Amino acid sequence: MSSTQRKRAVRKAPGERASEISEAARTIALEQGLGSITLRNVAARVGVASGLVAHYQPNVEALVASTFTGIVSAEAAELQATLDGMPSARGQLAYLLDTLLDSSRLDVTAVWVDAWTMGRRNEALAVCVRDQMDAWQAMLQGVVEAGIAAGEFETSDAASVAWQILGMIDGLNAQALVRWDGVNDRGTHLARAVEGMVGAARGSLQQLGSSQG
Amino acid sequence: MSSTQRKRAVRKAPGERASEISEAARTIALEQGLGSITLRNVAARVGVASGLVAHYQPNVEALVASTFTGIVSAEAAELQATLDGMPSARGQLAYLLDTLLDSSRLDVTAVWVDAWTMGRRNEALAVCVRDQMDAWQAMLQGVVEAGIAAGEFETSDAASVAWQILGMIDGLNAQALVRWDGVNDRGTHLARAVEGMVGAARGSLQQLGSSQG
DNA sequence: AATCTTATTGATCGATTGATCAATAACGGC
DNA sequence: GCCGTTATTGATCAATCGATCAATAAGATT
Repeated sequence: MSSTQRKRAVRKAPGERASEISEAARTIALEQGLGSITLRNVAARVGVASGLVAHYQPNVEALVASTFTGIVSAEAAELQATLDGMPSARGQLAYLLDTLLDSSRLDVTAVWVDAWTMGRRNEALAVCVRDQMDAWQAMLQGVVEAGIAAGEFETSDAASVAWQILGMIDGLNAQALVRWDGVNDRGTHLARAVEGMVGAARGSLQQLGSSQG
Repeated sequence: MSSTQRKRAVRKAPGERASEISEAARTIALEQGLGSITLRNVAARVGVASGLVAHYQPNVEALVASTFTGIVSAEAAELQATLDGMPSARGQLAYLLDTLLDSSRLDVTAVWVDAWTMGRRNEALAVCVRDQMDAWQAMLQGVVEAGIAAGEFETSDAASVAWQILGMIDGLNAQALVRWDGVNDRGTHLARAVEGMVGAARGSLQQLGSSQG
């Protein structure tokens, strides 16, 4: 009787409600894409009137932009924390490639692709996309430079190589978004490609103990 | 006075009008993205009432799908024709990489990215995207296999390598869509990556006479 | 010249969107 | 217990979208 009936939502502290809205937007983005972030969608998920979402956000564009940044930067921070605990640059790079190609990351890839498209009409989002790309490139560049310093890699332009690796990962993931079959040993082929770029020996980036189909 | 006034459009043969509509949709897609293909946008470009566009198309989704296929397949056909005139697989692959990374192709890349996003909600488009990806992969696989047969390349899985190269190109181009600066010698780095994958000697895919910044 | 076919119009409908705002009610301070 | 702040509501507006269809008129056929 009252299951679909909507009562007045309990009054909460602004900070808490703002968090709920951010989290709802995040969930929607991962499940249905950034384009499904609407005032009504987010409000329904929180169990609140649409006007309240607008009350906590300057506009929808900003909510989309901050949601994108939240998803992508959190993943970067988590990955960086893992890399920090690894000794060799070779191991870091191998782990990085293996992790970023994992199929469980398809939802994040979809967010990236959405962001590329929507960024053309949402300037605030476009700025966030560029920032996050820079952050990811910086993380990769750090690994490459560490490898050069350790004598594991050999490249004249670590920055460009980092950009290339990032682009390759994005492309392969976007491809998997539409067509996940047909490609065997994604990790192996990518590892060989990166080996060629960083001047590492063939097979030196091959993850040994990881699962590979 | 009468510049913005809309007179009744001259009556044309169905085939001719259909072509005009297709071409208008194509232009809009390249200039503003697949998402800007609307009944009213296309109609305005042709100089015709919106209802006429609907009259020539089952629905907008189909127009978007066919426009995507038209743009992408035409480019593939043109590239294939050029490749057919080249003797060595090494030269074909080098030319292919160089051509597909050209910045003048940004508009086509934007169409691809749009298609990946919209394909999640437009099943007809999703089918076309998969078809075109298959076609491009087949073209690349042909080059790789020719190189293997000629003893220029060495790979156990030409199909997978073709997928990987395609994904890399897409990713690098999508990246350039948002951030075109910061990367030096895109062609050089990609060439090295591909050399690593196909087992070609370092520098053997380097385009000699081409322009590189 | 009369008639038929159909290319073309544009008003119209229902959905969906972001945004706005007066009204309401819950909570904290006094 | 009273009052003021403000979290919350939901109706509302203007845009934009795809789709539909009766009305119109241009060209072909006879």
